[in-house]
Amino acid sequence: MKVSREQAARNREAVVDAASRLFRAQGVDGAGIAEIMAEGGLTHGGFYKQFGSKDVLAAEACARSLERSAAKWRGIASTAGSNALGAIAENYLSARNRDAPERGCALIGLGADAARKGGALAGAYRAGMEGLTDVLEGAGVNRSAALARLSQLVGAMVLARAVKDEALSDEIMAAARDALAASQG
Amino acid sequence: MKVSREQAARNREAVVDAASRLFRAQGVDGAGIAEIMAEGGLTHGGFYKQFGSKDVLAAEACARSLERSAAKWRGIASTAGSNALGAIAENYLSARNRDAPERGCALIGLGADAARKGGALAGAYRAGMEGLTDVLEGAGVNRSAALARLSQLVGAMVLARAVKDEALSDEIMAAARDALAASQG
DNA sequence: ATTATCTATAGATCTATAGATAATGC
DNA sequence: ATTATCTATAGATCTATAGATAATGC
Repeated sequence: MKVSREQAARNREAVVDAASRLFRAQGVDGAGIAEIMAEGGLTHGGFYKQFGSKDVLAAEACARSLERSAAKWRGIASTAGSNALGAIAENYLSARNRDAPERGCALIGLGADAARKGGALAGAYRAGMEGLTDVLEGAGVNRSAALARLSQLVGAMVLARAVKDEALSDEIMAAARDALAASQG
Repeated sequence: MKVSREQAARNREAVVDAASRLFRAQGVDGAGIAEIMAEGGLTHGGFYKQFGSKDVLAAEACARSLERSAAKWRGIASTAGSNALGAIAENYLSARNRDAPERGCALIGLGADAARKGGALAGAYRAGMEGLTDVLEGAGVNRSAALARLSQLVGAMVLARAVKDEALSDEIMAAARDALAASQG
């Protein structure tokens, strides 16, 4: 039953990745520890050997997901030149991201949980959100504008996912993309 | 144990109001039927005499809450003249609304549930969201701009609630208020 | 007679823990 | 000997339903 330290470390990573996907898609309460551990190829009994609580796992999953988003945004910004904000918005506000919440932005998938649960999850959410703001500032947007544009990206995706009406959803995303493109122009 | 039809109708309203508050604050899964019924002064066993399912109650609570928001926005717009959008943003993006989710906008409190559960709740969410968009259009904002501004209001409040850091939260709301004021100016 | 509400419970979750097992790594 | 993982379960939820109760409204 026991595995090597290296394998145990890989198993732990697999659990965090599974949690990152499942929590974004279903919310922290929507994904059980048994489901997450099974997705990582383990049984649920071993969970507390690796993580102090579900909240700690949620925080780690949130941090990892938002760090990856920041890296992706930096990549987009570096190739988009002066239109970094427009390029990020184009990528972010897409049907592909809307329809795949388990791979989408954790600011959307974990926002309600961070607000309601607080704790370690909210700390990771805050740090990750500041990381994304830093990417926008690094692309030449002043801080106040960066916060306002990030709000627009987040709100458009929240609404686009929630209305469950493809035409309206597409219209919301297009309207926000237009506004964001105009704001940097 | 039985009450008059009039009292039963009042009881039903009280249950919808309780659900509206509790669902916004805790999410649909976070508030149990027993808790909602108790908040309305009843026991949980009588629930299914009045509502077909929890989803139906959530839809009714969402519809009622967003209709009241639309009425409030119309009132603000009618007294604000040409600066309707700025006045709505000033009211919406406030510490008072941020810190009282059970009285706050259902687009924030029920967005994750509408996106994940779909069903009757998502239908009510969509209709209520269009109602708020109509208020903005009625105040002289074109439809695309109305959708983009509504996204900004929603995203700023999602982030302001989630970061759990008062200084950052205030900064997010101020940045979005500034952007919204400038957009109509 | 009808029905709004009550008590009680079935059945299905969930988190967290206890203790057993078996492979690693000293 | 240590420990990563397993099986099993305690205790606490939750939705939905069944059947009893007692007041309304014909």
